[in-house]
Amino acid sequence: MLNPDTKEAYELFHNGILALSRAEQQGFRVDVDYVLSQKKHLTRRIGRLERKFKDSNFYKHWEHVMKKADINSNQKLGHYIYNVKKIKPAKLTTTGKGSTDEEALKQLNIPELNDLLDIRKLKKVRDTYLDAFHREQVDGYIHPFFNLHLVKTYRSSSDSPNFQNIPKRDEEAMSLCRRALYPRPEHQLMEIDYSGLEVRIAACYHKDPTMLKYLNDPCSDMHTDMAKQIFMLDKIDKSIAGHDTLRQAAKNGFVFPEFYGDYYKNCAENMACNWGKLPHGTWKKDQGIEIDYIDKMFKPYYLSNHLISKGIKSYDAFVEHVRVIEQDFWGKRFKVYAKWKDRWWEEYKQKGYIHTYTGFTCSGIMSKNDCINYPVQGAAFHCLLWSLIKIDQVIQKEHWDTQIIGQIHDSIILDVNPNELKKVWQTIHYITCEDLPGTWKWICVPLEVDAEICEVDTSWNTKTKYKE
DNA sequence: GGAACTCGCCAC
DNA sequence: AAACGTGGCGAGTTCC
Repeated sequence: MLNPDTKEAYELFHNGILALSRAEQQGFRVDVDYVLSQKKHLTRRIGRLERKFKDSNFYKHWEHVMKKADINSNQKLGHYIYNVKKIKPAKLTTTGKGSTDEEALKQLNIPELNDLLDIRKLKKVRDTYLDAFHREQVDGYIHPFFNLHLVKTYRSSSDSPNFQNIPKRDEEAMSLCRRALYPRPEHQLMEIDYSGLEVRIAACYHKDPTMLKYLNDPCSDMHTDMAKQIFMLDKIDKSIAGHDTLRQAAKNGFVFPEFYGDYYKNCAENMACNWGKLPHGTWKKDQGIEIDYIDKMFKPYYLSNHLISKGIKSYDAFVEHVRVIEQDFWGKRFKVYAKWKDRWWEEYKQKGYIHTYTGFTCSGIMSKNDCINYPVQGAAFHCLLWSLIKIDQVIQKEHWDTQIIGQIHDSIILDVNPNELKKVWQTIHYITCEDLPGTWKWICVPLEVDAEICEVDTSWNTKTKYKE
């Protein structure tokens, strides 16, 4: 089912897997002593938390009513909460049972369950990441595999261990895991990522003029514009305390989900929950992001107060507000993009397959969302893969000491010799932002990369922005 | 005792 | 009318 359709596509994957195999061979250095001692430390912490949880009234009731309680079984927990105690689940799983994930448990407002969530988080770090680093390391290096034959969008995957899902957002989990990973002695880790790659590649397909304008004008920013509209603010700049949070809220709560095919009800619910800090379906004053204008600096001023003052007086009113914004988003702002989505879907329904710009075919049973997402996701990754191959060729040809050690869909991770840093950056910047768009003529938007770097001999949890 | 499943959760 | 895309992996559970 996974087949390259053209010679170019075949060669991309052929050369890609060879370049990736060199990254696999190189490997990522692991501090085994740290891993072993941190695992022990986490086990003690988890033990303390488990004793505390088992001492709680919630657990004692659970044990009493069910005769046996099991701290590790979400299934038993769900059965006790939803079937025995008859609490109405805030959320269901795909098979229709009451969910026991973090979001669902938080809705229950049972403080003892927060300990359970802490236990889960620490176990994830210990059992998924640190355990795998220890299990998979050979002479102090892990050698994650990168596959090109498993993903239906023609992206890559990684395993043994998976290099592509090491914690990053949660500060504590990030630090606990990434403190285990080092460059070779006297080297430094560097990560170079394409910014907004999927959005840019999508634009190459639909060529929406509004989107092209956003991408060509460095002063404009669609996420800030959407934040203004969603949160009903005249401006979002440094005068508003939460300006970056508001932008993030619009980006992750509305813009990206909409691009992936989500719709206004989910977006509104998630935004109220995540950024309004409100339980599902509720709406009240003094909640959410502090937006704190300068003229009100002595009194915290919250997002929900602001929206209420603008006439959004209930949860339902907020949902309706987001519905209207969605209508404007696809009907006016990005209407050419919307038309492309319809055309693309019609084409699939007629032919039974679609092509990526990079010469691959997506066929089989696909939903409308699949049709729209697959060619974007695949071609975006292929930009990264093409760049990685080119960089690897230079490394081989010029006998650099610097090596590629991995790839995460739109970024490349290198183990850099400090003496080569400048040429590494210049070469990669040229290949990614000039050579690639010069070679693949369908790329009709500018491409940009950002870089982050760690000091020499420091672990992967200490990245800072790289400046030339 | 292993295969296949569900669920939760990490990344892009 | 329908309603978030792609993976890997650990633990628990069920089935054979």
